[in-house]
Amino acid sequence: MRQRKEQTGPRTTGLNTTSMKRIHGSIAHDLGVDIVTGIYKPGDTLPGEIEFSEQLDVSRTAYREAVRILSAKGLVESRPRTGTRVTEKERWNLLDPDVLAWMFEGEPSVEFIRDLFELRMIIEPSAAELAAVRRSGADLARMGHALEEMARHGLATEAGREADQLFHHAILEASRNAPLMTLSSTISAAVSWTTIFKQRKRKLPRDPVADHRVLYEAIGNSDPVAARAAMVDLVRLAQEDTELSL
Amino acid sequence: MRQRKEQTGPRTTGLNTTSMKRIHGSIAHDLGVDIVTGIYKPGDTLPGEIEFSEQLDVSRTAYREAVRILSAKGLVESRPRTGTRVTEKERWNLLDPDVLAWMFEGEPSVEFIRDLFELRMIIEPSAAELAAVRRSGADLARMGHALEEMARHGLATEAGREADQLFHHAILEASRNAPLMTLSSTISAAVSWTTIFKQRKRKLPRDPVADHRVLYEAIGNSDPVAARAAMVDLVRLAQEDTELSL
DNA sequence: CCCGCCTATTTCTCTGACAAATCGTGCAAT
DNA sequence: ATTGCACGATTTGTCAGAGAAATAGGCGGG
Repeated sequence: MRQRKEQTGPRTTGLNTTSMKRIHGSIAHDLGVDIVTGIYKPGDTLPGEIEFSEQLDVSRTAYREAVRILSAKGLVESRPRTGTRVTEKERWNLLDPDVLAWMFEGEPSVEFIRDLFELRMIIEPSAAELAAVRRSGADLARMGHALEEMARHGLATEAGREADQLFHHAILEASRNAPLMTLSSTISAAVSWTTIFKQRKRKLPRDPVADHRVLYEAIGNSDPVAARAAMVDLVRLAQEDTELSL
Repeated sequence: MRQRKEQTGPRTTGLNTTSMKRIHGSIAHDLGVDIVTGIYKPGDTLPGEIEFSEQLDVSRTAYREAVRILSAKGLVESRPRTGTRVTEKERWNLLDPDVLAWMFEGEPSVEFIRDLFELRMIIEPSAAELAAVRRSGADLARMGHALEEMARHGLATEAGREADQLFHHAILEASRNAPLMTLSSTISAAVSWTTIFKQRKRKLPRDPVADHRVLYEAIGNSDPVAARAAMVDLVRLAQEDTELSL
């Protein structure tokens, strides 16, 4: 009887890219979570293929394909005789969407979340700046539509957060920089998980939709300086909304 | 007789993370290159498992593990009945070290290289700024050592470029931001390949080691503003050294 | 025209076997 | 005592074949 690790529960974000519908996928998921949450530490040896497959009643094939996935993301390294070892943290592809998602299935450290906000504060204002210069009318229309949705539902709702994601995504597309897009969409997804799990009540209630509108107008006016400033405000606000107890 | 795709030649950078010593690794490499260079386009279906394995005389197992690797990097998606399809470019993990390396086995487009420099110009100055605030004595010692090596060998030599990489790596470590590290080390590697393949003669000869020293001193003085400025200079210089015919 | 069943195709999983790589050991030569 | 080398044990890597599961597309009934 198959006896895989119990599922981690209802903390599903719906943003996972690796489908877990297949066995190799769920093994990769479970092992990946165990690695990034520190149950397996760098240098540790994963169970051998025979051992693992017999204990969990899956085939070596499925386990091996899972290890390939982890290896592709830099989490492990396999060699004959020594087995499959967890690699040093510096080698991990921390910006891989799956790795990041696995991080957030545990309780990411305060330092890591701080790092992500820091990175976001570096990336997104520049993206907004580029978007203000390069955006097309179609980009602007998408942002406007997302803005309407945010206004209609409010940022506290699921639909509102979705519209927020769409808004940011439109900005990134408008930046016309492919690597920047993949990077920033990953980061904003991670940050949104942070928001979901660690959000606290805002001390000074302020209209976040209005803040987004400021950014929208700056981009519409092709004003990169204002766009950067508006994005800085947005990110700072989000950061202040998160319990980090710095 | 095994009859894999002919190797792409002597353009080895020595920075590849995925070992190609195994069959599944070289299949993933070859297919990955074919995908990112556009031989297979988004929406195209990769050869079926039976077909591929028979034509190239490898086992289905090896081919499947290769596809797992590509799938983990967001390049393809497999489903029963429809086969394995190349995904849209937006889904590719462009910042995965392997994907980036595969890009540079072809002739990356001018736009893509421009994007990378743009990203580097966004990331590295901020990293230098953080490093100026957070660096330890050990960090500084490493940078100093790398600087000496650069001065001894000159930036035109292999050893010099290696020291340059070390210098930048030390700065990133000093920034104390893990995601930033993985990102920036990837980017600088990519940019260094660009430099190798597309470098042109500098019009106004200028001492690059001296420019690095300015950055080093700024970080030593814990002066984030000067550090940012120095890094901006360095990146701009590198960009001007690259044939982009903007 | 729409909905559910059926079928063909493809990936997915499993099994068992052998090949290849590599680390450690122990022996031999210096 | 140290160095070098062959060898054996262990683990991953590769292969072949069979069946299970999923799914797109066609077919038929309502």
